[in-house]
Amino acid sequence: MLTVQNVKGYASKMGTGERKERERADLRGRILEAARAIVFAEGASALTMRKIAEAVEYAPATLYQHFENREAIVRELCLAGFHELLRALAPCASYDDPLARLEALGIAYVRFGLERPETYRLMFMEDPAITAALYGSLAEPDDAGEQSFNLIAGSFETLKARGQVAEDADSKVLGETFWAAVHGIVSLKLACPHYPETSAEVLTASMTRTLLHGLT
Amino acid sequence: MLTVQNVKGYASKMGTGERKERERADLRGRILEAARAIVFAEGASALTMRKIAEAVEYAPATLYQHFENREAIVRELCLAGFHELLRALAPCASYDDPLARLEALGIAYVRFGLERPETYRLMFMEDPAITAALYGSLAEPDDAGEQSFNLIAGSFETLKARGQVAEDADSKVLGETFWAAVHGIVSLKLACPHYPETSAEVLTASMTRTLLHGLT
DNA sequence: GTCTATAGGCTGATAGAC
DNA sequence: GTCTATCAGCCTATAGAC
Repeated sequence: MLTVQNVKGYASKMGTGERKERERADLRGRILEAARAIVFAEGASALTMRKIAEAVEYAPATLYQHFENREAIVRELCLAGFHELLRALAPCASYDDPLARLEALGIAYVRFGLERPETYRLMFMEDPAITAALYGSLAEPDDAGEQSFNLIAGSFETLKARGQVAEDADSKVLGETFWAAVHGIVSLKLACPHYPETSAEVLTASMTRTLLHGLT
Repeated sequence: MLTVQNVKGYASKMGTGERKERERADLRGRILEAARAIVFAEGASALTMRKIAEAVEYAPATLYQHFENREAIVRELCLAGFHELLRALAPCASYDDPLARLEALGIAYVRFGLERPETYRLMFMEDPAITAALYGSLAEPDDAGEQSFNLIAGSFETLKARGQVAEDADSKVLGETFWAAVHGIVSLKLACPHYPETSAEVLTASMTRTLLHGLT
């Protein structure tokens, strides 16, 4: 990894260069944090460069020194969201029983979506262009989204290995079915105020139990 | 129902009044049709009063004679969407077997969503305020949304009556679970370009069969 | 690096002439 | 009823001074 000093070719005053780089990274971080707060509080459509600039107490033009444009900021927020999702789901891996693990994954997934509604919207309910750019740009070696999905699909794989589900079942199809099911609960709850009268908790229990019972 | 003539109190020239009313309703209909076309082609966020006005070849200000504001137009489109949904689902009622009926309902639902992506977004994936206003204003006697849901919940009711599902099961909870499941498929497909690699058809089959098998 | 200032758009909605 | 003209506001992004 190249540092600023290496690139610029004058490594004599290392300390100063490092401080400047740190300050630069710091502002970048603060911009992202402010953006996250705005999205959380007012929704993705309310995220404007002006508002972010006001929050970090810099002029709007300064933001363009740290991010190419507004979309680049949204992309980073989305990426961070996938890491948060993975963190929310990871503890479920401790369940040995794949059925119990899947039930826990469903509960954790729905909770994540309802606790961070605007982040969730950004990741899974907004303009396709956002996630398209995300998946297009990075060929993602550490893709948190894929790892999250693998927690689910892997559980189905285990079920298969234990003979608790038909041998010719496709774990990916089952995983995507499960994902779509819990996503349906979250997205209905986020987008429609009264519609599903049943609480998210009851719906999730009903969904995971029925689906999982249907498999075995 | 009062007519324009009655209200204004000069019913002597009935013919003229009726013609004017017809023309008025006609423009109103053309505004809605143009709005629908724009939403279909460019998405809900691209729906602006100026664009609608241009499409119907009237000045933007004229639209305000027929609709209170932009939101009122969106609300009507949404309402029409629910009627379309009901039309898409209604043929499934002809299946006598409730399991076959539910499977058909799932397929029809997903197809509706994928065939009218922008209408679907408007109805189920956009600002909660839209559907809130919809459900808030009309205490809906002929609510197409409710009728659509009843096709699903009613099938679970039939299942129960035939003893094919636990007697203490709640048809409303089961119906909402089923709805959330198929909604999950549609909304993932509409919002995420690559994500569910499995086709909507296969996902729908996997979802409905697993869910329904889990019940019986 | 950060600023001010601004270009060049877009938006919903309304006043007042005809 | 329909128009023109416009208000009042928002937006992204950039040029150029410091």
